[in-house]
Amino acid sequence: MSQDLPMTAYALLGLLTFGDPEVTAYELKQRADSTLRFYWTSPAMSQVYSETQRLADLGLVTASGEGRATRYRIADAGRDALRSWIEETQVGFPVWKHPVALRLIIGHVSDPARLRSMLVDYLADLEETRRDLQEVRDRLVGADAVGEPLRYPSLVADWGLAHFDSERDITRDLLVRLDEETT
Amino acid sequence: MSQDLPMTAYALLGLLTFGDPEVTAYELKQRADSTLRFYWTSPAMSQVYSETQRLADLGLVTASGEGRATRYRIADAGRDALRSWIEETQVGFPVWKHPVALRLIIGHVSDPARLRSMLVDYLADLEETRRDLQEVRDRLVGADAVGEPLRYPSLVADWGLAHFDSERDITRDLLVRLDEETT
DNA sequence: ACAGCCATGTAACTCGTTACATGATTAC
DNA sequence: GTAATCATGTAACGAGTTACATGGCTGT
Repeated sequence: MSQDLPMTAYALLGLLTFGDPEVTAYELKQRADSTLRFYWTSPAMSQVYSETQRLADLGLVTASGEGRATRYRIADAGRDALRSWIEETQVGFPVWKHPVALRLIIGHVSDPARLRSMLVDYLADLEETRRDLQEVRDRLVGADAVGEPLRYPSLVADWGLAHFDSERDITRDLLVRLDEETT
Repeated sequence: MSQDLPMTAYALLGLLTFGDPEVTAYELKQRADSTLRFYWTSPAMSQVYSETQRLADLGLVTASGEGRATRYRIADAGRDALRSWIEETQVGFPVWKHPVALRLIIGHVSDPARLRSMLVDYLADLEETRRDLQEVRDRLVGADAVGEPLRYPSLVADWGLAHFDSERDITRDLLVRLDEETT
């Protein structure tokens, strides 16, 4: 039962459990961009194509080739695979790749002005991304009552918003400390 | 000048600018495990071997094969590459892969008890990782005065600690909300 | 009709991993 | 002296990317 698929495969299966049950790879990529990207990497378009094909080969989704594009729908076997993935596999600790922190660590080979502008830019990016997520979250309002499937995306969106807020606070604080030190 | 290397290469170059200037691949991996892993992925041992070799081929580090193992030291060209990487390349937004959030999003295909225990486990992992980072940070005390190279790792460690604290708070809050809903 | 974008794929390639092979060092 | 661990690599593989090719759709 525990077919060992890449995480992205499960992520895509998960996306297929929401909303219109029959979607093209393109639409699936859009779903990934609007939600998945905040907690995972949104897969490249090409990977969505190849991964959906694999899922179809394994019988975890059914492919129907009516129009020009293939449309996918999650199969019962897919739901089973998803459930057992959630319940049986080990969860693991979050990994992040933080290019700002990575550069700041070796701040001594750079100069304070560069570090400062890097953090300022990061603050702007943070704000923008937070706005995007807020929009996503706003669109869930009304469909996210307790018991609804979208309840959970809504909870996770709140999580993400809080995370971005915290990250903003920390970064601001860091800027203050840097400024104090260089004067 | 802007040789396009994988991020990991720059990360390793960065690690070579601290402490004992001449290290083996093994020791470099240890440095990565103790600091890098909190803000980036710590590369696999094998990748450290291959990446250091590439850096040597490019002349960014010098390899000296005295003992059994090859020892590496950052070269002037390496410092230049590192500097120009920090100052010229685009920084990009942090990416994280959050297996807990990913599973929670599709909470509707699981059951509340499983979700709950997943979050509880996550809290424990968070605490442990935070402890590890605190240890690393403690070891910096004394060598992290303003102006010292280790000043920046110290700042970034504080950043990480604050991040873990925030993540803990959010997760606790999430647990409360989940419990409220299921009763 | 044609310029530009939307959409569907395929191919080549790289990063980074796990698995494997092997040699040195230490503990008992 | 032998088991366990530390250390140094190599090889095979896989996930995920960018680049490429192509077809349909839309506005003017």
